[in-house]
Amino acid sequence: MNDQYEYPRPALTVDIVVFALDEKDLQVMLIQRDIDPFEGRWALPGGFVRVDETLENAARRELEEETGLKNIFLEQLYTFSDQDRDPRERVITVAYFALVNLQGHEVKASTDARNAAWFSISDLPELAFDHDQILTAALDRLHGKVRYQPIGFELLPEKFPLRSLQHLYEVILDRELDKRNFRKKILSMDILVELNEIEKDVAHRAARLYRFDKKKYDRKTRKGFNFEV
Amino acid sequence: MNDQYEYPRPALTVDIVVFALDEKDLQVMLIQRDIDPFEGRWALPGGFVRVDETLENAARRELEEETGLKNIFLEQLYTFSDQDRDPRERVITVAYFALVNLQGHEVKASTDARNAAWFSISDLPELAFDHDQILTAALDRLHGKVRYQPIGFELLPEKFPLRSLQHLYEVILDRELDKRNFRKKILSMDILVELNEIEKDVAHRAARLYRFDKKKYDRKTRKGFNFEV
DNA sequence: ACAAAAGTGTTAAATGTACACCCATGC
DNA sequence: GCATGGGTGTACATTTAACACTTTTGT
Repeated sequence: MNDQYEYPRPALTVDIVVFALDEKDLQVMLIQRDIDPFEGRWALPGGFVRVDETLENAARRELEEETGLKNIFLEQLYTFSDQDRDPRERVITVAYFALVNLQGHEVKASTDARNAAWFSISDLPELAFDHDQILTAALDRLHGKVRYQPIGFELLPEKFPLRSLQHLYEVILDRELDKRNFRKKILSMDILVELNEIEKDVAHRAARLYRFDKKKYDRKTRKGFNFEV
Repeated sequence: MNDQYEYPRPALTVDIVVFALDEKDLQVMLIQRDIDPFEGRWALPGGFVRVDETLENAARRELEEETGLKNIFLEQLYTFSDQDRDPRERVITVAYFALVNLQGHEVKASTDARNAAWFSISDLPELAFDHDQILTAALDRLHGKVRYQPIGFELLPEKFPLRSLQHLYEVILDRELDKRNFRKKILSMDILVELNEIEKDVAHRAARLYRFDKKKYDRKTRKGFNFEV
């Protein structure tokens, strides 16, 4: 191994792709840059990693500073290292992928004179740096993972009707699912708790609410159970 | 985003987990360290990233310098950033995961007065740094991916009997597979080419050889085909 | 002729898929 | 009473799982 002092070091940042779900569509959180390069352009939340924090801590710190979001589902996505991805100098970025439920987390409208806002996946502005590439990688990960890991629940409030869960998969997988088959499959997994509560303020018969039982899921997983939608 | 010059930068390395398969077991390539820290201890091949190369290039360069391996299957695994993973100073490492077939790639026995050698997964020495953790992550990735992506072929020579392919899955998934069902399933995918060649120098009936047809696989994948063992 | 591994089909069980109507509620 | 979505079962097709013997070849 070569001695580390021989070489200049690339700069290191984190960027976070935060997804949420509204009635229609997948949403991504973007912030508007207030400094060069790409001043005024929309970008993923993120920033430079300090020498005394882990990458995950850096991601959580930047997210909270820039958007107010905290205590959310976060996992590492990929590290991007193209030579010219930042016009200033060599910057390597570790991208994270986050899921949040819109109801539970209010986003501060503006921080540090910078705007943070949700954008629908199907109506995005042009992004700064290579952030479109990072976003694409995050979408691929979401598509690939949502069917085999119970991460979809992170996009819903704690209590939800089965209809919302089905809608979530329909939006993310971009195909319609059969209502009866979907319910049969999900309920037969035996990882949801049926609550004695129903939806409120709907203009029709109110649906029963369910909760994801993480403990039960973990127990079953240890015994060989595999989640699959 | 904060200005990057405010903060000292962590050092950045790459480490590579190279897997191969022999008749019995999965193997990993390790090198014996010739400098402190952990002098004499076995470690994953890797080293510091230069400011003018991508991470993947750094990984390929280090691999070739330290083990002689080149042109092999390589994909990014995960970036490790625990504060105390290197006793000298803050070092963040981007781990890569590689697959190679033993027959096709001779490893130079020793480079830079350093030993490189294959170790069986079930008989590993104590490793330097947090390399056992990185190795575990690589094994998890291999387990998780081998069933859904045709990466197993990277561990075999170009031409192989079905028996070898089955053996590969049995070793990696750590369970026995039914010979008839396995053949039926693999052949029904229609991604192998049956060659007019048979094994040589075996002390029993020689098996027919097959080749993975990547082009056909890619074509089928674009049309919605999903590989699964 | 024997040892060793190659190669091959059928059946039963489990899972997935397609499909339509009545029910409860709010307005 | 009507509009809206909630909730439910069955039949058929497909996929998976279990299982044993004959063939080929080298020694």
